[in-house]
Formats: sequence, C-alpha cells, structure tokens
Amino acid sequence: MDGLTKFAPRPTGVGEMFQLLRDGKPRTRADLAQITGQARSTIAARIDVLVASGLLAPAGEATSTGGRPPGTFVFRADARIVLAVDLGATHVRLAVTDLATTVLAEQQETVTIADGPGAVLDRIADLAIALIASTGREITDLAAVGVGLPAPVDHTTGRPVSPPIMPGWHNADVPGHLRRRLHAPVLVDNDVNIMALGERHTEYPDVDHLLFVKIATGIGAGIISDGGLRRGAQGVGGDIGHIAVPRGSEVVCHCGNVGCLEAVASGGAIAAELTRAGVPAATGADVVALVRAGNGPATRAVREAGRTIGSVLAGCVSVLNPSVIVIGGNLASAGEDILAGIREVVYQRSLPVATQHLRIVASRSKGRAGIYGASVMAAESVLSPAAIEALIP
Amino acid sequence: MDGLTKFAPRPTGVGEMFQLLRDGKPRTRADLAQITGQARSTIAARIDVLVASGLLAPAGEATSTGGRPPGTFVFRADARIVLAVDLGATHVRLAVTDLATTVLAEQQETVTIADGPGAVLDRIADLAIALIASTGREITDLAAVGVGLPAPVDHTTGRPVSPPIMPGWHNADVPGHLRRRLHAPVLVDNDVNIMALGERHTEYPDVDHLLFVKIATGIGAGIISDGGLRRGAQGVGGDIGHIAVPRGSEVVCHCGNVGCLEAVASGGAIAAELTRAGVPAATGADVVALVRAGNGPATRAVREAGRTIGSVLAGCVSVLNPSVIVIGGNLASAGEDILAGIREVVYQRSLPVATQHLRIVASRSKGRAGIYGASVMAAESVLSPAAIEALIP
DNA sequence: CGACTTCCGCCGTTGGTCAATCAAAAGACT
DNA sequence: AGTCTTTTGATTGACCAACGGCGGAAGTCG
Repeated sequence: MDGLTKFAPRPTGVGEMFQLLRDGKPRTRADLAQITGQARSTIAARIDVLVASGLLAPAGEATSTGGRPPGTFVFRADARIVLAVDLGATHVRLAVTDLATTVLAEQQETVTIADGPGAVLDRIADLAIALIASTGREITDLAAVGVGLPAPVDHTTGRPVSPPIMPGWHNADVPGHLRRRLHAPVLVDNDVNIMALGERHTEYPDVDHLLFVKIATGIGAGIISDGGLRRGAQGVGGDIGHIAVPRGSEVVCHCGNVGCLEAVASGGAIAAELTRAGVPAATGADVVALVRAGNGPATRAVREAGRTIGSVLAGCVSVLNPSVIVIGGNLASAGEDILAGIREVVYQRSLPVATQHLRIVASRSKGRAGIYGASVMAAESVLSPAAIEALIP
Repeated sequence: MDGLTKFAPRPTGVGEMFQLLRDGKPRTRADLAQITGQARSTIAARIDVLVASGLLAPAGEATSTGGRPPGTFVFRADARIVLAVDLGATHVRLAVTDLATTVLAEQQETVTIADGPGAVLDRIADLAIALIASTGREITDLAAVGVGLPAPVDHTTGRPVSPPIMPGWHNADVPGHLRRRLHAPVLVDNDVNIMALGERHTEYPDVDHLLFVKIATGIGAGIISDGGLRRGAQGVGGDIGHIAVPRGSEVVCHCGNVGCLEAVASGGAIAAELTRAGVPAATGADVVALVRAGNGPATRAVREAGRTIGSVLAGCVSVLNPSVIVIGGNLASAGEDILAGIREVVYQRSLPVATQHLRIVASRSKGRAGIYGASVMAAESVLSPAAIEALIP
C-alpha cells in the first residue's frame, strides 16, 4: 500500500474547521483542505453549511496562481452580536460587540451595587436593550451575554459566592435573571478572570501563560496557564490580595488578618498612607492624580507599593512561571512608577530561568480589558467547536 | 427546550470508550452503550477490537436481572508492562508495573549522578532489563518508560534544562538513550511533577486541584490544576524553594539570592541550623532521626521550618486554591511536627473560602510517589484515547 | 415446563467522507 | 487570437462506520 492513504485519519468536524477561520482572514477551500487534511468535497460541504448559517460569507476571489482564481470565505463576525458587561463596585461598563470582540457601542454608568441583584440587573438589562438598539441591531441578534463581577463566582452556575463587597448578592441567579430579560445565554465570571481573558485575546493571543494583576480598590489576579483560565477548586484562585507581606505586619486588613498585600499596597491603602503623611488623598484615583501632578511623596508611595506587590508577584512567578504579567486596574494608570517597583523586585527575586523570557507590562486596554474578556467569554461559548456542531441541525 | 433531548450527541471513539474501563471495574456492553450513548452493535464492535488487541478481556457473566445474563469485560492491566524510574541525587528507584500502576517488581540502587548521563542511563537500562526479567516478563512486553529527574525538564523533548545538581546533564537526550536500550517510548519529567501525578493517581483520583510539596534537600512543588499538571512557560513552575521568606534574610542560598525558603527550611538548612546550635546533624535524614528519637531542639526546628514553609504555601493556596496539599520528601517522614507547623500558618493566613475544603496531608506513598507517577505518566501515553485509536489499524 | 426477559450476533440501511471525474475560468504560450 | 495548461468548483459513486431491527440464545419466573 502507498504511504499517502494514512495521512490524517482524525475526523476534523465542522466546528474545528470553523476555528481556523475565526482569525478573520479569508481562506480558500484549498487552504482549508490543506490544513485539515480533508478532501475538497468535504470542505465544500462544510463551507456550504456554515455559509447557510450566516457565520461564513464569500469574500471575493483570490489572485490566481495560474489557473482559475479561487473563491475565498471569511468569518462573518457581524452575524450576531454579543453583550459584554463589566460590573464594578460603583460603575458598570457595557459594550455591544460583534463575535470577534469588536466594540460596536459602549457605555459607562454609575450603579449602586448595594441595591441588590434585582435592581442592578434590571438596570443593566434596560441599559443593554437601549445600547443594542443604538447600534441598529435587534435583540434577537444577541448571541450571548458575558458578565464580569467584582466577586468570587462559581463559574459553572454563574452565581457569586460570598462576595465581600456585594451585600445581598450571595448565590444570586445572575444568569437566570439576565437571560429572562435578554433571551440569550449568560456567562458570568470574576472580573479579574475576564480581564485576563480580554488582555490575552486582544494583546497576547499566542501567550499561553499569562498573569493579569488588577491593582485598584483591591488587588487580585487572573491566571491563564496552558492556555486556559485556572480558577482553582472553589473558584477563588488568584486571590493574591490577602497574601502576607513583611512590610506592614501591623496593618489590619478588612479580611480580619494582618499584613495582607491589599491592606498595604491597594489604592485605598496608599491613599490612607499619604493622608497620614500629610498629603490628603481619599481614593486610589486621588493617588493617581497626585502622581500625575508630579507629587513626590505620592510617587514614592506608589513605587514602594509596586515593590511590595512585586514581592508577592515574585512568588507567583516562581509558582506559575508565566511569560507575561499584565498590570491593570486604575493604579496601573499612574504611569511607570508602579511597574518599575514591581519589575525591580520580581527580576531580583526570581530565578533567571523564570525571568529571562518574562515580560511585565501595563495593560494596554485602557480599562476595557473586562469588556473584551466578557465578550471573549461569551463569544467563545457560542463559537466553540461543540457549539458550532450543535447548531448545524 | 427540555433537558433530555440533548443527552450525549458526542461521538465517542474507541479510545474514549476505553477510558471508561480503565478503572478496572467490569462492564457489560449495555453499561457502555448507556454511558456513551452509542448503539449496542457499535459497542460490541469496539469491544471485539479491544479484546483482540489484548487490552480487554471477558470477565464472566454478571447476575441476570430477569433475562439472559450479560457478559462483562475488564481492562487487562497486565497486557503490557511499564518501567518507572525515579532518579534522585544519590539513588535511583526502579519499578516494573502493569498498566494500572500495580508494582510487579521494585528496586533501589545508589548512583552517582555526576557520572553523567551516559554512564547513569546505561546503568539504569541494565538494572531495568534485569528487573523486567525477574518478573518473568519479556522486554517486548514493555509498553513505555517513565522517568523522573531531579531537575527542570522540557517535557516536550524530555531533556533536562540547566539542572543545578546534575552536572553534565544539560540538554542530555534521556529519552533517546533509554529508547535505544529498551525499545519503548520514554517520557521524562521533573521528579516533583511526577510525584504529584503519582499521589493524585493512587490517593486522590477525584481531586482536580492538588499541590504536591517535596521537602528534602531542596523544596519544590508539583501543581495539578483543573486535572492536569501545570508546568509553566519554561517548565519551571512550582519552584517554591526560592521564594523569599521574612525569616532569615541574612541566609545566602546556593541560587545566589538571600532568604530563599530552601535556604531556611530544607533538610540541609535545618541540619546546619541544628549543628550551629550544638546538635550535630549533617543531612535531612539526620534531622529526621533526631526528631524520631525525641530530640527537643530538632523537633522545634522542624516545626519552625514547617511554619516557614506554611507561610509560602499560604500564598500558594491563595493563588492556586487547591483542594489538597500533599507533603512529601524525606522531611515529611519526620512525623506530624512539620505538618503541624504548615497547617498552623496556612489555616491562619489564608481566607476561609480557600481553606474550608482544604486538606493538608502527608504523602501516603512511603517514598513511592515518584515511581507511581512515572508509571502513570508512561501508561497514560500508551492508553490515552489518541494512542488507543492509533494502534487499532 | 412454558412464558417472558434480556443479551448477543447478524444484516440491511444510513449518513458522511473520500477519490475520481468533468466543467469552468483564468493565465501562459505559440 | 487561439490553444494549452493549470487550478478551482461541482457532481458522482464507492466505501466505511455507526445505527437499529431481527431472530436466536440463555437465562429467570410463575
């Protein structure tokens, strides 16, 4: 027998082929046959199905290489829309995106999270419906909803678990509530987790080991390892805010322990420290403003906070060995000082093998990492191989 | 839509069906059809193939439920054998196991790892051939070889990467060398990683988030998260030995930094500390002996080392949120003192959500975790769905 | 002992994939 | 310009794996 018959015996399904096209580049049938190892006739049938479903569209002809020019096909990211919700303690940011995380409309509003899940989620649903209408799309175009919450979330049920800053939200049926209003599947996760997802998707698509650190009112991390989000056994992984740091063993944290990173280096902690030193600041935003204004004590405090955070991140580097650490949250907007402090300690404290390919960078998403991540999470649930195969009939 | 129609439309291949039988329990065709959702005839064909390959065997009839009694089939773990190698700095432990990690023969020998890969691997191959012969099996029965090395290992190539305690082994072609001698595929990984695999397989098969901590000459951890080993970007994840601890910022570590956990709480560090305090001890084994003999200073030192390790593990708990932490390595044999120190700090320092379901236990494998893990890793490469489907013809 | 139940092997059907074939649409060459 | 070559696109028949039904086998129950 010849050596060609046993080329690729793996049956590549419709969904798997579709993943190849999700990058938005046009492909010819021959390209896809080449990549998947399947017959052209099979590919043609697959493409017919996907075109019929609206997820794929012909994209003109490519240049001929000497014969008949091949027709190309592209992923139609605008076939459906996705709603992304990033809920914070005081604000909610909503975005309507297409299936490739391109923002079509965006909005930010203040909310009082203590009003409880019913009121807040209804408000979000109202805003969402208006925002979708503003893009000229129908609610029926909505394929999925992604939500990020500032709380530990049981990702399988989408319910918050003992959220410290969301009174009344424990075990609230967030997906159910929003699904009843918006008639689309709803996925919920912790805000830092989706920020990690978002930053990876938009900036580091080829990085399989990424740590996203949010420095704001609290400090938390989202862990991507081997290409996937790692949430831990109870979904509370990445909670680096309550790791003990040597400095400030006398500082009491709201969690009841002493010397937590969050009690020393978060936005609020720095503000309180500056106030005690005679430089009035109430919140992390005030600290950022001071640093931007060139205030010396504030700059020094932020840099020192960076060092403290760096001491914890050095441990994370040893444990997780990431390729990229992204620093986000509003304190990251305070310029390079906090990054410098972090880098200083991490590169000094970790082993060379772990740091030689490690990049420590500020988030480039200008506060949109959460929105991007929520969109990615929602789109992924609709466009995953299994989901595609399921909608085929 | 109702909840029953979407039962299991996924096409379950031969390999996937086989996984169901790997637990060793006998199953009827009807059982398997029920679980996989496939037709009885399909299951029958699959079973015929697996029986022909020797991996499955008829296991008599189950009790009738009113009709003809069904025939059952079990995984034949003794169809092939696996060689497990756990190489340490001074000793090598070999085991011949069946495909279900049951040890058929075991042996421990001293080696000088500084003799270099050629000599050491040849020695191991010689020992392995003799050990296999002692079980009455043929070398041709060998399905795969699993090797654990006390070094960072690039798991994809099986080569050690800049091993600190293995001079001359950098980038050595361990798999190639052993394959040439033993004529079977060889898988290599870091020793702590395979210990994590082994402990999970033998003691905590249902735990998807497990941290294995080895406390011996060095201190390291193997991380299992979402059911899989997480090695990090360069394969040096879990290297907790060089995380800084507050205590002992004056102690210089062999890595060049100061205040590393390993420089303070490893077996050698405790021995050195005791010696300075007037209680002579050269190695971790001496420390264990002293503790067992009821020596007060040694017991206190071990407990304090436990606390120090606990302070690092508390951070790991916050980051990884595991369900189980297993303490292994020869220092773990020093009784409950080290565990008590670890528990004391971890349960005090971590958040209740993370600790309420967390168990911190000593390894129950009596030093065999490495062997078990090497066997599991090797068997897995032979019995994975893809491997099964590949051998079907 | 007969009726019933359940399991097992066999076989025709079905659906999906493949390789082959032919038509169509371009560029290349004379 | 006309023809040839090359590559794509659509169709077709063959093949294979999986399915579901059928009848026989091997038990239990009354």
